Amino acid sequence: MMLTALNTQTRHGEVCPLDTTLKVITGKWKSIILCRLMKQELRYSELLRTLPGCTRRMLSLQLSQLEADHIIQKEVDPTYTPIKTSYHLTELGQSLVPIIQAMDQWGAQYIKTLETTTD
Amino acid sequence: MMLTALNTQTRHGEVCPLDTTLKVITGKWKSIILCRLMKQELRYSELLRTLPGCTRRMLSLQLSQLEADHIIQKEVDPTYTPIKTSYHLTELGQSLVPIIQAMDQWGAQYIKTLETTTD
DNA sequence: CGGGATCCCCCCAGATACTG
DNA sequence: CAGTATCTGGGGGGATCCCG
Repeated sequence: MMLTALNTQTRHGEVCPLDTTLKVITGKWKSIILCRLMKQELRYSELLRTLPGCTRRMLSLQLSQLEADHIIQKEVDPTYTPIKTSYHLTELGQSLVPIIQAMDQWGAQYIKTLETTTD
Repeated sequence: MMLTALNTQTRHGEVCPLDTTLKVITGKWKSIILCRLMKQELRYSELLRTLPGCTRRMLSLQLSQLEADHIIQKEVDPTYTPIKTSYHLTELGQSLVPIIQAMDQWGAQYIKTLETTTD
């Protein structure tokens, strides 16, 4: 049995790997959440604090989607009370890091290019 | 003078290169448009034909955004009648190709991994 | 602490019609 | 051929409240 249903994107009936990747990382807070978790495991409230403007509702939604897509993993520590959850990248999530870094570098170069392009 | 206003994404007041990149390539039809134009220059109607389900309105919107972001360039040939426009990648757009290919490959591996992960 | 449920508003995008 | 204008609805996301 599958761990979960696959959540792939399709174009005119066919699975599209590119769109699947985009769907995984596109979302109002997903990219910055991934940036945070690239560096270290974090708790729900720690993430929330480093994400100014992000509501708890949105953080929960984005985290649950990333978890459903097997990019991050949630850990609940039952010995703590009231409760303690933490999130970290899965192996799949780790494999995404080079792409995120490449996009960050491309964006920096893109901004620089447009800034210096005059007419 | 700038060619156009910069269209960068910010996080809590600071320019975010990663989000800027994501904004450039995220859009209902942008990724597939870029895939088409990676291979060859295409006319508006040619693009429309290879994008089943895409309305003319959406194609226009996505093309105009990509053009505003300097990813593609529009060429109008006045010698043709009624009219002939074509679109091709700019140099900036070309520089995006490796990232798109990396995302496509990652997506393929991602799908494969999830398909074969059983429990 | 770490969420979920509900209400509500606004914007994205589809449908349709019009145009140089 | 290559678009634009207008109308409309459905969903994303904010605000607020509740819960184990």
